[in-house]
Amino acid sequence: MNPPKLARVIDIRALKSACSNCSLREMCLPIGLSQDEMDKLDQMVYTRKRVKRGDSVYRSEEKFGSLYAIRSGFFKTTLVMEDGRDQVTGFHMAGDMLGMDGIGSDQHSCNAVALEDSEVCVIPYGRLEELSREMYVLQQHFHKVMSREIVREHGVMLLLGSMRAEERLAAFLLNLSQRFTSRGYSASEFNLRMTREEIGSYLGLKLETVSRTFSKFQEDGLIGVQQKNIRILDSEGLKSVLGRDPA
Amino acid sequence: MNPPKLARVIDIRALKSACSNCSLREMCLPIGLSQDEMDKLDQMVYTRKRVKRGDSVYRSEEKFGSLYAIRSGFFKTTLVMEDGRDQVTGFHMAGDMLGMDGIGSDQHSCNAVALEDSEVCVIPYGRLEELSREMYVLQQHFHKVMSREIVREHGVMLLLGSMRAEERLAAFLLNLSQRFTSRGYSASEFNLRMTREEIGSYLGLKLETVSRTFSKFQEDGLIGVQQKNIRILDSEGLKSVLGRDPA
DNA sequence: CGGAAATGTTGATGTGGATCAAACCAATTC
DNA sequence: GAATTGGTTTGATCCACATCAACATTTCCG
Repeated sequence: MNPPKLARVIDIRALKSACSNCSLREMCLPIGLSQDEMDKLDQMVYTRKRVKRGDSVYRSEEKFGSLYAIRSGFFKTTLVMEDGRDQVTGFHMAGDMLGMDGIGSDQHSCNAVALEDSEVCVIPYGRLEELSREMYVLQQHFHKVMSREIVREHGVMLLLGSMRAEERLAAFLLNLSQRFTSRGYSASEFNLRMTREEIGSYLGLKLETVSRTFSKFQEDGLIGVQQKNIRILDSEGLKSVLGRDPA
Repeated sequence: MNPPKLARVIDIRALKSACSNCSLREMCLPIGLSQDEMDKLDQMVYTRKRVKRGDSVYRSEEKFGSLYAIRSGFFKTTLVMEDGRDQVTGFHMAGDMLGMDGIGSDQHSCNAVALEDSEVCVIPYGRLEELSREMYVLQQHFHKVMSREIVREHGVMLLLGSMRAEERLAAFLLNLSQRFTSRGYSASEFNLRMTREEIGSYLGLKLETVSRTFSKFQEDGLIGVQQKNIRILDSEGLKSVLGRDPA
């Protein structure tokens, strides 16, 4: 018999699956929860799901049932038009929430595709509703998450509607950098998980334009580009691209 | 003494201000409420506010406190960049909800400006939170409203990111027509409340392009345009502009 | 009412980014 | 390690929409 060893195994599994011990807690969950509340929340997420690169968590038209908190990995969400054109509507990383598009019509309205092997926490929507009726902080947090998604999309509209190619790409890089930073990664060096074409789709540009603009930024000493590896060499310079005259 | 007259006066006021008697009820509120629930809701909205053409319900950076249900009139929401460029992020009409952008950061992130003399119902956000913890249908409804706003913005991203000028304007007109229809107005004739410039801003086009494209649609017999008055003559034709080859 | 300011239309011309095309490069696969 | 594949870069050319400009129409307001 070897009870200590067995106990240890169980501990590790509990540790692994509990929201209360998740390193992304402060992204997904409200802060300042009591132990009691935390316990309840741990029950909310009872499934995790691995999603391989290229696979999707959900697809447009599919029945909506759950939200998905990204535990690890990287996703894009896309809309597809009848004629095949498609539009990337967002890039999503650990701590982000996917699936809120489905609530309004009870079916999803976009595809959520993994750009690398990823893992999501499945949050049954009915359960979330229930708990957020009981827990004020959860309700509040969830509303904030949805609201921020609305604001994020406002920003994209501004970008698509009013900015020139260089501005769009600069804004894109700064936004990525900021999001990596807030997750504890380097602000100045990261790997893109998406192709030039996907960036282009998101920014309303063609992939050639994205590529050319990367090269231009490189020539100007703003960034270093080597395929998917990006180093931000002059973030102030990048910021000043925003709102600069076409010069 | 004249009690009947007095009673009548009170009745009219109650009638006027109650959600339960509002003709837009089915847009703002969940359906299938009990009398008891309806009574509670009537207490939620205890202020209305007139907003004159050109005035705003709230402005960017302002502290967030309430949502606003449009009772009558027409609004635009806009973002302004430091350099003055501004982007219209939406047009909003009776039954629509304004202000959800403010929840996430506790301050508004856009301006909501009346395009004609309008009236909004002020919904104190704290009260909405409270009530939606008590009433499942209200919670559900509110979440749907937010989710639909996210989906609407997805649609705008598709439009801005992947469509050509004619497609954008056709989509815009069809969307307006559909929204007027669902409010009981004519699908085929309506007055634009916004300028060509505002349409252009929303669609990521210059006002001249909007004007030219209107003229083109008119030549093609798709619509009749007379300043702000629009008649849709061939809605199928308009639909077929979407996703058609640049031809 | 009348004159000024907004708003809208239309034409002529310019240009940023799209399109077309050809290499190039890195990662698999056999 | 040659061949294939998916992605990226770069050049040459084109075009949809922007810009500039002149004028028409409507709205505003003293």
